[in-house]
Amino acid sequence: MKNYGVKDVAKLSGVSIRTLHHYDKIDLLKPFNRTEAGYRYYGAKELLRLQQILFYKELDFSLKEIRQLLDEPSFDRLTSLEHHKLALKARKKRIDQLLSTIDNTIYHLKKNTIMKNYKDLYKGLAKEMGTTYRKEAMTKWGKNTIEQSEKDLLKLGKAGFESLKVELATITEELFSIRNESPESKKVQGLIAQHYQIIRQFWGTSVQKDKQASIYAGLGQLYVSDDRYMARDGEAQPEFATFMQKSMQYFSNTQIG
Amino acid sequence: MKNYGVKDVAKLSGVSIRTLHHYDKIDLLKPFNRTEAGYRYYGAKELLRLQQILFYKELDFSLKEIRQLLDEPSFDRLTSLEHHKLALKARKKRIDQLLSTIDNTIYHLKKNTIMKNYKDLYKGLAKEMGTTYRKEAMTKWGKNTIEQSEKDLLKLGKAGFESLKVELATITEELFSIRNESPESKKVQGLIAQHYQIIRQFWGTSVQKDKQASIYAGLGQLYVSDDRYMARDGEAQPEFATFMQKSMQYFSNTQIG
DNA sequence: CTTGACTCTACCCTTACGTCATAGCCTACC
DNA sequence: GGTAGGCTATGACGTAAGGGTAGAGTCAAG
Repeated sequence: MKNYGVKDVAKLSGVSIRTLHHYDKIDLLKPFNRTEAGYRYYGAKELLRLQQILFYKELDFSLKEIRQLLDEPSFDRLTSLEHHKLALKARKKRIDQLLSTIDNTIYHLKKNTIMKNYKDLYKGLAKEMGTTYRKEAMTKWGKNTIEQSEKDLLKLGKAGFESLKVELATITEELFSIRNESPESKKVQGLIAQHYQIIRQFWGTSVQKDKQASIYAGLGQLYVSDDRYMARDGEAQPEFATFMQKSMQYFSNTQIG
Repeated sequence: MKNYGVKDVAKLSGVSIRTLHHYDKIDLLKPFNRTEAGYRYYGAKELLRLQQILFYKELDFSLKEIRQLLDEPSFDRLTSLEHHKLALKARKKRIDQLLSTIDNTIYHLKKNTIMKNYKDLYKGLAKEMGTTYRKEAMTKWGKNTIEQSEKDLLKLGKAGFESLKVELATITEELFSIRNESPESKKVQGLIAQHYQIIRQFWGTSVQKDKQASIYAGLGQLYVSDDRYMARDGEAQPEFATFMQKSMQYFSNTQIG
């Protein structure tokens, strides 16, 4: 009949002595006996219980759950494992979403010059074509993007460009008017879909299809960090910025992605 | 210039008032101003900062990290996002492992009769073939499994069965002698591989290939919950049980899975 | 002026221990 | 027998991100 002191158990199992103290205090793992001085001694049974504990702990069960699993025979291991499995799956799904969002964001940060591109377009880039602006932009975001962009705009023609601007303004206005609706509602998402179509015409062929979802989502984030919405004056509409961000994010996740 | 009280901000953003207090205390989000009575009032700028906070929080950044991201312009958003992405990927991988282990365990629990099967085999099932044992076993784990198992064993012949038992005993002895090595070491894993091959011969065709990894891993867990190892007497070898469990688990994860 | 709704600060609680601080215990060596 | 060094025990505080609550002050309406 072997006896193991705290240090032995710690070494054998890999947990810290403090952890053993803790498990003792919360009645998860009691030592086999205690000396008068209070020293803890464990037997083989306790070692094996510890193994079980560690097994379930690795599965991310809480200590409270583990105690129930081990102590209450009525506790249905199978059901709680199935239950736990569902929880883990949910966590995995969430992480996948996070990864996707993070990729969007990274892409957005990397290409924030392209976002600038869009902003400038929206402000009337066409007028400046062929002047000083061009040189600056070229060094900023590379020759090809610019040239493609310009070609697209030229194809559009001045009239076409202006009419797109009007469309965009109109749809934005409509969105503004329903900014209190849920971003995920059909009403909002319908308008967002139109918004997206217009933006795509601005992009022309300069944005590859597989990137459009990311960029569109990033565009939403842009509203929130845009100075025009940040200013603390009467015109600022932070709620609208947030609304647009959420709506566009949701759209790109559910419709484009 | 709009002012939002705590309740307004809470409603607009979806966080609790308590959370706003908290963010104030840790200097993550300070109100625009405070009245003499201490009431907090936020402006549009703060609302947008809160949006940013929530954005990063959704990505599972800690509040401390978020504060750095937002307050220190030197802080490289891109790098920390990439970094964070790696962490998330690691978490995902871990969850995948947990799911796999949990599946193993569930399978093991469901089929614990099959485990019993193995134990009985190991104890000398062959002798009892065709007697009372047979009826009992049939109701326990179904006709097909039994019959297949028996056929396999018969094919093996008494001599073959005994020789397998010797092989198993030998290899188990060897494993016992190196139970202080790391379960993941090549030395151990090499012997475990042989152990696995022997077990497979016991299984014959009665265990499908795609289930072998799960069952083998479950078999490891069996050592730990086996009464023979649980007894608190001089013969008990809990460390060996643990060792076998870990080694077999690792093997099934890396070699068979 | 009172009522009811709102807000403030401050403190304790949660998980699963890590990290001390302080004190008692045990054994070996002199 | 005394003591040094190593081991152990208890207790308290800290961690992250707030939840919950008490007790007290504040505000606007009737």
